[in-house]
Amino acid sequence: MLNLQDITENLRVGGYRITPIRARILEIFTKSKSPISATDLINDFKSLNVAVNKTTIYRELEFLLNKQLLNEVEFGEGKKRYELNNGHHHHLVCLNCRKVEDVDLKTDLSAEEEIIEKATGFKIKSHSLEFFGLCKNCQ
Amino acid sequence: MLNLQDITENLRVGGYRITPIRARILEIFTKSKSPISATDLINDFKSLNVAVNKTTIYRELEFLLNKQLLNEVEFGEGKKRYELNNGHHHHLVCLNCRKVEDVDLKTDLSAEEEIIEKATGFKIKSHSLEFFGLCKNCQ
DNA sequence: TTCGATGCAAAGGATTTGCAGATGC
DNA sequence: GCATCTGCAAATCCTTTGCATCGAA
Repeated sequence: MLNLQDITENLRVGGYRITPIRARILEIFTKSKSPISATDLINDFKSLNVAVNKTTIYRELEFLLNKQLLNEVEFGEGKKRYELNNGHHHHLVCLNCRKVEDVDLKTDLSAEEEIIEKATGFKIKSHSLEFFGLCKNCQ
Repeated sequence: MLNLQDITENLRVGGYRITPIRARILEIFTKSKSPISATDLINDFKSLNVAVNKTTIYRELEFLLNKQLLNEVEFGEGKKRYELNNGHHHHLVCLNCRKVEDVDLKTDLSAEEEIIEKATGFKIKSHSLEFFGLCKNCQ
């Protein structure tokens, strides 16, 4: 389980700097319960009256993605969202209010992946599964 | 199974017109084996030396989506792709050459959906499952 | 001091909007 | 003829790039 202390310590050891912006972005991700877009982050900083250039946000997301601290996910919104890379799980997306919840699957898809690999010759590296519907409030 | 004749006939009956552009777009979708983006379509028309405005393409995609003749899918490319709404299936995406294949799942996810609905209160309408990996040629 | 991090301006790609004009049926 | 379809220009939104500067360690 990724926590703020370990992440920052590992980055520091790796020769990367823990700047105020990076620290705050990591804090946001460790606290957030659902995936966040670049635009979300830009607005977060704006509402805190902290001046951060959007280029910095995009570069930071790319950096954390490369360090495998984040996952990239998409829900048909025309933009990407990111979440802390805290083990594999899937998403439940409300089509109305866009709320996103994590869900674990009872079904194990790795057996399915083997079947597909044999049938198609593909070498599967990962998968992504999203459920779309209406949350309790929006029904 | 959707075929070109039925689609055009139904649209005509519904009071919609079968213009040359619409006919050609429908033909492309009924022939294509993998999901197509707006940009793909724009380039298709360009390479055929047929002048079509991109606005028309986007509006046609929206129209066919509303008529439930197309599905919208996304593979983390920063753009949307569309495919003929021919029964439910999943996708196998090559991370290198971006080739996309359809796959059927042995596992039935509807039981899983019921479990999730009971646990979360969500009303699930649909799901989307993509496998990412390397195709035979790109390994 | 040094290399990683940041800002700024500009560009790029995907998509949308408003309005006027063209056309299938 | 008339509603539907199309084109054009412009705008919007998300994201990237180049270059100069700043600052954490």
